[in-house]
Amino acid sequence: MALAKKYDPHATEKKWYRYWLDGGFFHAEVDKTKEPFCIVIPPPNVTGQLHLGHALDNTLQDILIRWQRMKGKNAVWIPGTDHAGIATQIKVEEELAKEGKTRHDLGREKFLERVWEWKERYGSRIIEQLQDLGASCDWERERFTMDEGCSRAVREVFVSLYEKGLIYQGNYIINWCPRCQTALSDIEVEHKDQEGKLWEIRYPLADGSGELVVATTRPETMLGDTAVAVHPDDERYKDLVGRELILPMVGRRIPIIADSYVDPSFGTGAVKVTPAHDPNDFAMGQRHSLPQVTVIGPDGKMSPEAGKYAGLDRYQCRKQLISDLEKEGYLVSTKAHQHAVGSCSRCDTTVEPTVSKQWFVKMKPLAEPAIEAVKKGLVEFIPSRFAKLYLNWVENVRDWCISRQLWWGHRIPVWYCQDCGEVIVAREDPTACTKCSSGNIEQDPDVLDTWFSSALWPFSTLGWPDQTQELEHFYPTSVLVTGFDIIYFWVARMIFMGLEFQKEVPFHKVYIHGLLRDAQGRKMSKSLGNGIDPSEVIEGYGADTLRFSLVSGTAPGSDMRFYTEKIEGARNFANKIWNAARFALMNLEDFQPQGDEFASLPLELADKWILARYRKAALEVDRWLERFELGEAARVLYDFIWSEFCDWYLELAKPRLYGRKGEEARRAAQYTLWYVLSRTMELLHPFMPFISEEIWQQLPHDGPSIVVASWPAPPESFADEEAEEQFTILMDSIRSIRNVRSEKQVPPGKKVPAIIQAEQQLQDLFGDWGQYITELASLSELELTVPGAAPEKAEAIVATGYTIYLPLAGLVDLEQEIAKLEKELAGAREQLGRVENKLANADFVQKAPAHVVEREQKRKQELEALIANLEKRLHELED
RNA sequence: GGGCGAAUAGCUCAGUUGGCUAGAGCACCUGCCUUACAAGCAGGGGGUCACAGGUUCAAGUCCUGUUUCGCCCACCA
Repeated sequence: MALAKKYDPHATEKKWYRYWLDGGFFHAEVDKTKEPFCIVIPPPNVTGQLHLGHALDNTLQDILIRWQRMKGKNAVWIPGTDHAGIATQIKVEEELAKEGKTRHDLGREKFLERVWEWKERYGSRIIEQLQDLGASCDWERERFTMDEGCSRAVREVFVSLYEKGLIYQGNYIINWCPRCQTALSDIEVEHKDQEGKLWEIRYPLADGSGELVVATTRPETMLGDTAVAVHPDDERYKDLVGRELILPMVGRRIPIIADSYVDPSFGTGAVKVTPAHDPNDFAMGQRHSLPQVTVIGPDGKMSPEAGKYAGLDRYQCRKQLISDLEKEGYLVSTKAHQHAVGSCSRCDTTVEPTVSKQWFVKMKPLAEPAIEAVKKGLVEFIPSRFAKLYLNWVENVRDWCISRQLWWGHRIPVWYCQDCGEVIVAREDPTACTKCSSGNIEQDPDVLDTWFSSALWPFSTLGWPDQTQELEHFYPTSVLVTGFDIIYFWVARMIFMGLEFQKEVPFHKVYIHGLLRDAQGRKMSKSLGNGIDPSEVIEGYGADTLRFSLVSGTAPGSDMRFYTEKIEGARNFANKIWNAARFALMNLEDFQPQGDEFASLPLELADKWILARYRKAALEVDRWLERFELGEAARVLYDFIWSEFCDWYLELAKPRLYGRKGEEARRAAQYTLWYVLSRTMELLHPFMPFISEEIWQQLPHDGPSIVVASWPAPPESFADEEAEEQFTILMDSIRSIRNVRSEKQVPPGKKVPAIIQAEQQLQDLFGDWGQYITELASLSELELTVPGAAPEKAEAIVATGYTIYLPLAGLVDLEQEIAKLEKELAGAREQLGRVENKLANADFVQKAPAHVVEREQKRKQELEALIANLEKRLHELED
């Protein structure tokens, strides 16, 4: 069967993925005789489709897992999806809105049915996308954060933390999203600078003896003011502390308090205190036992406490209030002011800090071990600078608000007795009050923050709370691969939950990758419409191409631009590999390897060279992978395959493969070609799994699939520095002849003779392998002599230890050549000068490592030889 | 306000224990349909490695400062 000239990924990718699944190559049972290597997938949200960032994240994970699997580890990649509470609920609500309904129209039960339908639809779409990408997940172990097992883990953790006193319920100030109608944790709020205003408002003293001017960016909250604070050392206000003010428009008497939180240099130095709507004021309120007056309701509208403003939207109220204040003469000034405003990370609505009864996780006791673990290096961040980011957050973390006023999620396992008021926190759903035995109990309507269940992912996916073999063998997992944007949300929380419940970190390493950006360096986003859909890329170019374009140029922690030229580059690479394989297959039709034939076959210099280069490439790929430099590993493969294997080795193997040098020589070339190509496909497999399998399968091979082939471990015997050096000399001479031909515009098809005058030590090399020059530089004949007189009318290529003459009658331009040689000579002399200076420097010779000094000495000799050669040639020309 | 990152060829970026004669891809120029590949082959041009100091025998690489971008965190009303 003739293979197509152009590689068609579609013909192969589906076929092999099916084959891999059928063969069960991705499934791993616990095997205690092997070292475990486990990755748990960052579970994608079931909100919709995977984006390019997911494709990157999962390509990186797949490369690591395939590599470790080939290295013989007990490798398992556990896949799954996240229920993504608030995000998914918003999506389904949007879908309902199109039908003109809200979730309340359906009721909780019906609404949840709708969300489960959604989950089924998009969950399976995501799995398909991962499979299209080639992800070698163990699908038998697929999990969902709300499946039975994960839910049991959540329940166990909640109850256990409650029993330890680490979960509590209380009225505190939290971030409230008026659109989502739920509490949010601190990190779910995004702070953005906005152009706002700073209003100065006068508050008259109750006794009519004067006034105090306060500054605020949120005048509507003044309706809930219960004090005005000044700095205790502020001389301006010292006498006022303890006295009372009349709150304008409201008429309430409020005290003037002293608190060192106040910055005397900002505004007027007097701060209105609204404990119910500002976190700082809340804290001040606690310190001074101030009452809390909630004036903004859960829907963002003013509450009955707001008096005549009740019912107004918070912004309408602001407008109205300012106008009223102005009318009444309370407004002192209005200034432009830039300040940070918090908004809901899911819907972008400006959040309202408000006092509300919520459930919290007490962070201090959990954070301490999580800090220690990273400081001790039990969890290593790659790159390491992200450890600082992590520590900075964990060291300053506040208690975690975990209750959400949503329907989609893990229902809080707390029941309230309607008769005696008992709070029941239970692992199993209770039917009656534990205190008064009343059956009249009601479950807390709220659900848990999505990240509560994700925090348990590394052990809930391994079967916990059951003590499974998997948990014992695979926990702690080996590496977590993710973006820096969820270090706080997820990585940190997994670490403290893992430490609390497994007494061990959840993973040894965290490999952080950057963000994908568009060609202009902008973040890819839906609103900009500049995102690239991974499915479309796979559709158009194939998964291998997508993967390779994502991985090449990627470095830990740094963002990467992504654009079509990059995809095309990877596509071209795949095609190059494909054609090299086609060529190999055409010449290996009658070939079957018989054990290790390297010892018995007559290897040529080119064979020894490519084996030496292959060995180095394999070692480097492995070394880069060990260091999580996947981009560098990909580059090594690209360069080796394209610039060495294809450009040089295949070209030099041709005469032998075509049988022009006898059967034995042909066999040597075939064997080397087969060997290097097969091993190279194995090295490439983690990066481009499909094409490597397709080619590997067509070559003679052992085993059912490249997926379970052994990772190449090139023998020491392939190392051959001499062959590499010699081959470099031949490549240089070929390139110089091609250069001259090109400059002199000798038609590519035209063969020309050449004469090489070589020093003694190069005689053998050119004698044995001058044929390579003849072949690759299109020579008609090659004459080899010792240095001597120059032939008539020949263009010379002057090199170290040899000179190549090309008798190109009629094309030689004497002056041009002299000029060129003089330039070369000047350059060589300058370099020699530098080398001589170095070597004359006693400090250098003494302090630099021996191999560096040796190299300089060698270089000096080479330059001297080159200069002598150039001078000789110039003399000839000038005569 | 604090912290972090980046600045290298026209563009995008490599350059990981300091030893480079600074690389690649794309773009550009020249010539080629050479029986694996025109998604290709061969050749070529193009860089005072942001700036200023310092350490060192040696600095794109380490230190200090400056400039310009970018990101993260933060309760200054």
